[in-house]
Amino acid sequence: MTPATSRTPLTLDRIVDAAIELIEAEGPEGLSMRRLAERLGSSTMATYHHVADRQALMEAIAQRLLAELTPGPADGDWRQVVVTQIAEYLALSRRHPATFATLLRSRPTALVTQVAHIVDDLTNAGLDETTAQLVVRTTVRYLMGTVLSEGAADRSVITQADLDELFSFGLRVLLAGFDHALEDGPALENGPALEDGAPGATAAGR
Amino acid sequence: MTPATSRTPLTLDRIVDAAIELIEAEGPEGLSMRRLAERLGSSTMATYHHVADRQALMEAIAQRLLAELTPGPADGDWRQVVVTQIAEYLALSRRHPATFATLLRSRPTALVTQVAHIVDDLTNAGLDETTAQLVVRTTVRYLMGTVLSEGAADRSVITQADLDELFSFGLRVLLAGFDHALEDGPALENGPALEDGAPGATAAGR
DNA sequence: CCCTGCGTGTGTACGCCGTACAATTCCCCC
DNA sequence: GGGGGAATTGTACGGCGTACACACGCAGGG
Repeated sequence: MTPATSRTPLTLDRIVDAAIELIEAEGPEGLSMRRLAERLGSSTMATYHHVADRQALMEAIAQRLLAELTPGPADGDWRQVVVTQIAEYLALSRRHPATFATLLRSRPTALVTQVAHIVDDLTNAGLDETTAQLVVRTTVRYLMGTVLSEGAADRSVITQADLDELFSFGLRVLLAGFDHALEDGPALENGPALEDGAPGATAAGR
Repeated sequence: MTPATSRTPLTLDRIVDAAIELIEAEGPEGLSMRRLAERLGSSTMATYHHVADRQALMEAIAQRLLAELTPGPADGDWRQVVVTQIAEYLALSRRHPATFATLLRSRPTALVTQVAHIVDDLTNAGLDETTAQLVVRTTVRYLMGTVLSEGAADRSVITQADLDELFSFGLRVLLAGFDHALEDGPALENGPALEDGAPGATAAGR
């Protein structure tokens, strides 16, 4: 009889699955190459035939999570895009809180590249490139802080309803603030394009 | 002759100094109890007579950094408090970027407690408790995202001036958004007080 | 004066970690 | 059936945090 160990072959998918489960079950510290292999029923080094090293594993996890995102609406105005996209990311972070927070801390390039696509959505919705950059980066900063805060929140002292209310308050503030700041139009005319992620990320195709 | 090693006795201050230098010089990964002791010219375990463990060291580092903060103005309106305080934290994070980002990632309780004091400043400036909580938490989320973003920014592709402009844009957006959201007054009447940090943090005295 | 106790520093050791390397096993295709 | 490449394994190395037993030096009481 074939031993159960080799019944299901080791696969990048299985590895990433197990890694996410591990992180969600035991926190970021709970993920080690050894414990991961143990959970998979294989030897530690077997994993290394499917991922180069720990960092590559984290990148694979990032891509798995980001694949869950549904692209923004092609129509509608830019406000709608901002709202649906930030909600999309927040929902993702709530489906896999520990994993998402871990990725945020190690900031794999995949995450930054993904966010750049929203800039395209906003320019398609009518914003000029510079304004779209400002709006997206500001929104992402709020989102990052929200995810980190929610990950650290003590649920015995704050309810999910409070978190929701706090988030939507901040979102309303941002949207109202954007409207106000954008009315002043010319004040936003800063020369060079803003770049702080992967080079050329905004030019990358969807 | 007394060996140079024991010339200057080991001290929590010296340990924290060396730890911050190490983090700034080599990044968060560069700080280990062994390398720290090596830099201090003492044995690894000597540190443990001044600090319980690694986590306690991180807390001590947090307190050292937070001690650099100057308290907010007692006068002025709440907008002024928000602006000066967020600028204070951002300036701190720029003086010790790697250290501050490291603390943000491990979120020692000291940081959360410190932020709670700003709520007091805002209530002193005339905001009711609930509104002050919303404003502070939203602002802190933006600040956290900013610090994380700036820490990850590739300076070869984005200038400091761009970072400054982006930050101040976001700050203007927040302030305008707060004004807008607060005009609607009654919309903010949510029942339970918001708490997501240390229990009773908002009641802690300055 | 000694000696004794305690605060400080040291050396060694244990069990984790990531991963390099070589040996082994498995499976597919000829 | 046999050959070969891919998959898997075992062992080993250096680094980590830290528990524990010991060594040293100096203060205060006999």
